[in-house]
Amino acid sequence: MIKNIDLEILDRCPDTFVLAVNDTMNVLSGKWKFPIIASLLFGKKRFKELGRDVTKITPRMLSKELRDLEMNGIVKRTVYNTVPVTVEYELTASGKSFKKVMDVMLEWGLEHRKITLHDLEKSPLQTKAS
Amino acid sequence: MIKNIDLEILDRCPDTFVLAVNDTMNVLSGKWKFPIIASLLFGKKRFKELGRDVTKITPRMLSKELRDLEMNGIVKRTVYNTVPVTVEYELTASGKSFKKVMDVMLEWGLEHRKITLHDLEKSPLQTKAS
DNA sequence: TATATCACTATACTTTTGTATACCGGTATA
DNA sequence: TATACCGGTATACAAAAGTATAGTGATATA
Repeated sequence: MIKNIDLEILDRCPDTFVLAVNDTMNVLSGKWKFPIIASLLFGKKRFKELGRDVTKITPRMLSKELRDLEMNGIVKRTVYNTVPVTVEYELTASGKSFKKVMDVMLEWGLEHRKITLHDLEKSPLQTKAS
Repeated sequence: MIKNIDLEILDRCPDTFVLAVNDTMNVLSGKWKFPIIASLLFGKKRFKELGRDVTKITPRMLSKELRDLEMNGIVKRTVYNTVPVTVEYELTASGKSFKKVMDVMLEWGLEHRKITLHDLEKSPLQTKAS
């Protein structure tokens, strides 16, 4: 139960909290990190495999997002000494544990859709134009 | 344990899941929505109050983000018939329940910092330049 | 009379994020 | 010989997100 100490600590060291939340936001930021992590939850993948799995992503973005995730300690990149090289991406322990964040996001989203669409009974929620 | 039904359902209706997660992402997208919601968790606020609470935000962004949050059913806007007008913003039920998402984000972030900084024992995690 | 507050909006701009397209050297397959 | 795969990078551009600054009309305070 972190809940109970929340406010108590928040008064004393909000900086720690802000940094922690920023870390989480960095993992979620942008259009592609969520689907990439989701794909890697099914196991280690190679670059092109990810590219096929995460539909519509360009190699440029995939490369960049993987670099970000690696820098943030979410993904581990391993290069094998084959010819040509084999590169494998997999989630770190932290990356795997991020699933619990994704789970509540999904859970809340489903709940929210049910409640809100029923409540407002009108146009769909705001979405990005495709 | 959502875990067990996850994959089963994922195979059948992934669209629902994608939409739900998108909703959650919309609530988190951008620089300001998290702090705005966090502020509103302490109770209803007026426009300028929020502006003071959420440091460094410009009225333009505050206005825009509040409109987004309202459209997404997170915030309720009430105009009172005073002169000059009084406008109050408060979280909807969905908005309040969003706290559980924020809680795991915080929790995961703290955990991740502990593990990762200890693990890598090097430069800090990637952060935006100020 | 001058200044401040309320809840914003308008305009112009910069920065960040994402896309499109082509390309690299080396290897395996047809 | 031609093509495709591997794991990306280079360049140029478009779109989205965010900032800076000023201003609105009415009312209350000094």
